[in-house]
Amino acid sequence: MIEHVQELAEIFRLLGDPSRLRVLDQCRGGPRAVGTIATNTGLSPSLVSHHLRLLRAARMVRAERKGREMHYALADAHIDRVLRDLSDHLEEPHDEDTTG
Amino acid sequence: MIEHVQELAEIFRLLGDPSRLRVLDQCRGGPRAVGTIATNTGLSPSLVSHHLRLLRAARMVRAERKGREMHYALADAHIDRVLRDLSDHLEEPHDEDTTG
DNA sequence: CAAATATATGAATAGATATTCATATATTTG
DNA sequence: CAAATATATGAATATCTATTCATATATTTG
Repeated sequence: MIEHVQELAEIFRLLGDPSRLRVLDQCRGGPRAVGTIATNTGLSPSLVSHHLRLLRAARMVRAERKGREMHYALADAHIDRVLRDLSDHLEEPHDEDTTG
Repeated sequence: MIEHVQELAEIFRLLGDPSRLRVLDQCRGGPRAVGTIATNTGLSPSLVSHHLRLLRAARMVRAERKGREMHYALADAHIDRVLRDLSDHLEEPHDEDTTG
């Protein structure tokens, strides 16, 4: 893994913003238009577009034009799996910290 | 997933820094002392400690004292799985972007 | 207790980044 | 082509964050 730290961190950094994470989440159920994502998330179209640009540059989403709309979807299944793994993590019971 | 966006993003944000990711990577093979991690990563003990503090606050690592050393290890297997999923992602062949 | 070693913490700061606003670039339709 | 709709882009900025340096807090040992 050490070999990929830079790229890995880059991807995680992109996942690390709540707004952008919501945008990405919207791309999970198949291609969605920018405007639709904006509406569903309550973010401005401009901001959604900015975020999608970054996600796309990192190959985390794919874009395809449909008429005058741009539709974005997850690039592959790995991201989806990552999201689910961490959701599990959050639901897991955790001990109190007794070491401090 | 939407329910956990805030917490999810928080975890991803912590994974999104190369130095911190290296620190976390060091915690994968069982408990390791701060000084060891500093040596192995080339980061200052102070910086390693700062990063571990954040990782610990997010319950991503656990600490236990061993003599005068503090040993840190991954808190659970989910993080490890996340790291591996994304490593796969990076190794996957990708098409050229034909939509732009 | 004092000295030495290992971590932790706090303040300061240089650099990054999310968001907004204004504007530009497609695409469709008349 | 002009108007309307959907995205994209660039600049500006307020906020955040990684890193460093100085200092404090354990823990062991003499």
